Amino acid sequence: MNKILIVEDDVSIHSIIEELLNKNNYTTGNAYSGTEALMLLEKEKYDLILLDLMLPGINGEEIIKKIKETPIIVLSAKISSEDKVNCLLSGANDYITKPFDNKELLARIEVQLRPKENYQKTLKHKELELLNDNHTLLISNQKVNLTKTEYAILKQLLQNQLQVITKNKLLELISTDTEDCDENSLRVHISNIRKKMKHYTDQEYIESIWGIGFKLKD
Amino acid sequence: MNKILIVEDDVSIHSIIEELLNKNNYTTGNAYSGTEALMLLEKEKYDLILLDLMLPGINGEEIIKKIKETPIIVLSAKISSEDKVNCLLSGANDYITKPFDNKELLARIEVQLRPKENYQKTLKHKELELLNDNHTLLISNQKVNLTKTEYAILKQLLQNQLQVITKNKLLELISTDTEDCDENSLRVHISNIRKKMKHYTDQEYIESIWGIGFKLKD
DNA sequence: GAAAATGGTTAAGAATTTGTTAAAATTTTG
DNA sequence: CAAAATTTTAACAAATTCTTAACCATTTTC
Repeated sequence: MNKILIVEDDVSIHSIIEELLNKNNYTTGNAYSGTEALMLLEKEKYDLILLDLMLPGINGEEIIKKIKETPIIVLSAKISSEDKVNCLLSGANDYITKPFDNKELLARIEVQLRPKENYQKTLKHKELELLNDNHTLLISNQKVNLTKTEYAILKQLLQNQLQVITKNKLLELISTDTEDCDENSLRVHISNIRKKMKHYTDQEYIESIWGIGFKLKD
Repeated sequence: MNKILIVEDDVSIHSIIEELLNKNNYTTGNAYSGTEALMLLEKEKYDLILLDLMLPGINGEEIIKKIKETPIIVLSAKISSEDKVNCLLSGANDYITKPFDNKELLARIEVQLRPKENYQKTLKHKELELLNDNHTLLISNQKVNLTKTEYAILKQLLQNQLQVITKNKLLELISTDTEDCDENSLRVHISNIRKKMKHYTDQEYIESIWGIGFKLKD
């Protein structure tokens, strides 16, 4: 589930947004000032930030410049073109003026959370090719049947070839709901994937990063 | 230089946009209908598409759905929230209503062309390079395997290159909870990091500040 | 300069994490 | 609703990492 940080000092607007997001299956974090937002961002990773501009303390643009890793949608009552341009060029990804339409906000949030490019294209890595039919992997063009979760795990790994995917991230894919789902289960899935691959190739493709998670071997 | 495809049937608007983009150092491609746009996209790769909705022939949304690999900014006279939402959920990346402000258009174009986050965001210091998403350290581009805590310690040091990091601060990273965790343990970790580095470089990178903590050497 | 305190290194074993297997529980399918 | 497939749980072995402890070096204090 995606986590969104709401940065808004007006308590009533804040709770309206929070409710809207929660209803639509987003987890929310709450900050009522710029400094609070920055603190929260140090502790936890968010997938998106909704940022009001007129905040107590730090100026909105300053905050935008400090945040590099998380996409930002500015939510502001300032409608001037100049404000928009400044924010967008400082690093914001979108700018919505208040009052905003709920559905448009939700749509623009989805745009930001949408995985870049990797749409329909089959994912490839060396001998591996993951078809987008949810259960087939090709190894050197030989079909390998995968279960739903095995497919989901490989998809995540192939989508981010260079990165380590944390165990928690992968657990999100597996566990339908529960937070405290078992890592053990993930280990079994990985083991099963490896076993299946072994029939078709000598190469090891999944590398364990001790204490962190897994990644594709370079 | 970035190449932008303008899809707009109104000739005068089309040329205004074209001129604006050219002035701002973009190369442009020109399509006056949806089918023409799709044809051009097959032949050539564009970095961005500016798409008018009311086109002869194919409907705008249809085009959006067919284009998967290139980001799209919709430029439309339709101001209804419903139109916006439809386009955005179909795959458009932004939606600007006509008449639009030139500077805002340019800013929103920049947002789309901006490299998608620095995935491989790295912390650098002289020969050292800590790959954030990879949990690896490079010394003069050679991979060095680090354990979780070794990585955490180096990350802390590299994040605050000039400052001294207190032993207590570093202990926080190591010890899961306990306050009274052993400083000895930290010493061992530092020692291990130094030992690992020694294989790849003659330089000492971690400096001990007596009684206080550690810092990176200038 | 000697005693006390802090820092550095090493090696062993304690603790944690990972890999594998098989069986139980659950979900999907016919 | 029964059979088949999939996922989870449990148990144990293997691998890796962390902490402890001992010992020596260096710096500070008196």
